[in-house]
Amino acid sequence: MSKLTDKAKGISFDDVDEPTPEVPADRPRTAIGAISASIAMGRGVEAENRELRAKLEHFEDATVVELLDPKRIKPSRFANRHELSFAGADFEGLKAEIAGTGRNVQPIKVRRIGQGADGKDEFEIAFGHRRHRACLELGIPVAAIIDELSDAQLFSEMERENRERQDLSPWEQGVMYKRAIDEGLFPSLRKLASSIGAQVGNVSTAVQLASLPAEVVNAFPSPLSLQFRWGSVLKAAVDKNPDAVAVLAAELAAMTPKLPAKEVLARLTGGPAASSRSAPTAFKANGKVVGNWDQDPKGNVVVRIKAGALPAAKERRLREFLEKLLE
DNA sequence: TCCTTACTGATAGATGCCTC
DNA sequence: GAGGCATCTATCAGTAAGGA
Repeated sequence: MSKLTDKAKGISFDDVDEPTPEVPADRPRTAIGAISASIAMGRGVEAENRELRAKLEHFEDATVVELLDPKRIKPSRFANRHELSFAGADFEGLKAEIAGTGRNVQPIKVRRIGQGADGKDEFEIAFGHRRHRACLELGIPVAAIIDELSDAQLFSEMERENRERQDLSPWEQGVMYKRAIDEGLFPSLRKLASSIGAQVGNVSTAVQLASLPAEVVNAFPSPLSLQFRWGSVLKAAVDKNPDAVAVLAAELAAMTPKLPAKEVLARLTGGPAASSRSAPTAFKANGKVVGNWDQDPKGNVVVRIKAGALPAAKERRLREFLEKLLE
């Protein structure tokens, strides 16, 4: 059955691919019939138009992914990624994944910021800095969604995407929040928190972490190792004695290799250093290890003696000795 | 009144210890 | 060595207190 005849009869178009018979059985045989068929065909075209319009409406809000030259895309000025986020096994894994598939499967989001000297469009990243950097280093086009975004929208998109991935360090979050406040994107932490759907207390803590003096941050092996709850204790230490902390931080920053993050925290805040705890000391009897002497995190001395190594009589003598010793 | 900070409790994940 | 359990740690949500 032909498409034309179908439309003339106003019935389903499902079989449009069916081969057209050479002589349609229901072709109009009179002028009146031909006119009627023509009117009916018109209605069929209208129906088709309606259908196409409906399909277009369906795609109206859909996002279109384009392949862009990564060199024409710039990092966001609110970019929160520390340079160390673009190094290491995780980033190499991402690069390998993108290289394997030939493109970034999950597109990045950008906004158009103008045109370069050559008249070609240039873009700013809303989110997907690591995917962009990977494509840039691999020399392949980056799949991107282009959207028209205001500064606040760009910031919110970037923040939301990062938070959903939960791979942004507390310090990086703090830097991002602080920059948004400093740039005047949001009038207050409260407004920022409500805009991105975060708790104001948590935003405040992150900003506190990012507001630490640079020398304090540099004392750590990496800013990424800073933890949320360290912000308040480090700030208290800096407020209490800024000069002494700055000098100490500079000394710690100059160490190679740098001390572990927890050790740096302990040194800067005057807390108990992790490394100050002694390693367990083994007890030997007749050349065999029969127990050890240790210290728990609270500083309690713990003496362990293997079962069977201390007969009841000797255990009693040991208790008496310790009681006398500690009097 | 609004904003920031500090504190508390809940939850999830990590780690260590014990038993088999 | 594996599995179960307890403890510790980090984060987040909610809220109260203090300051401008």
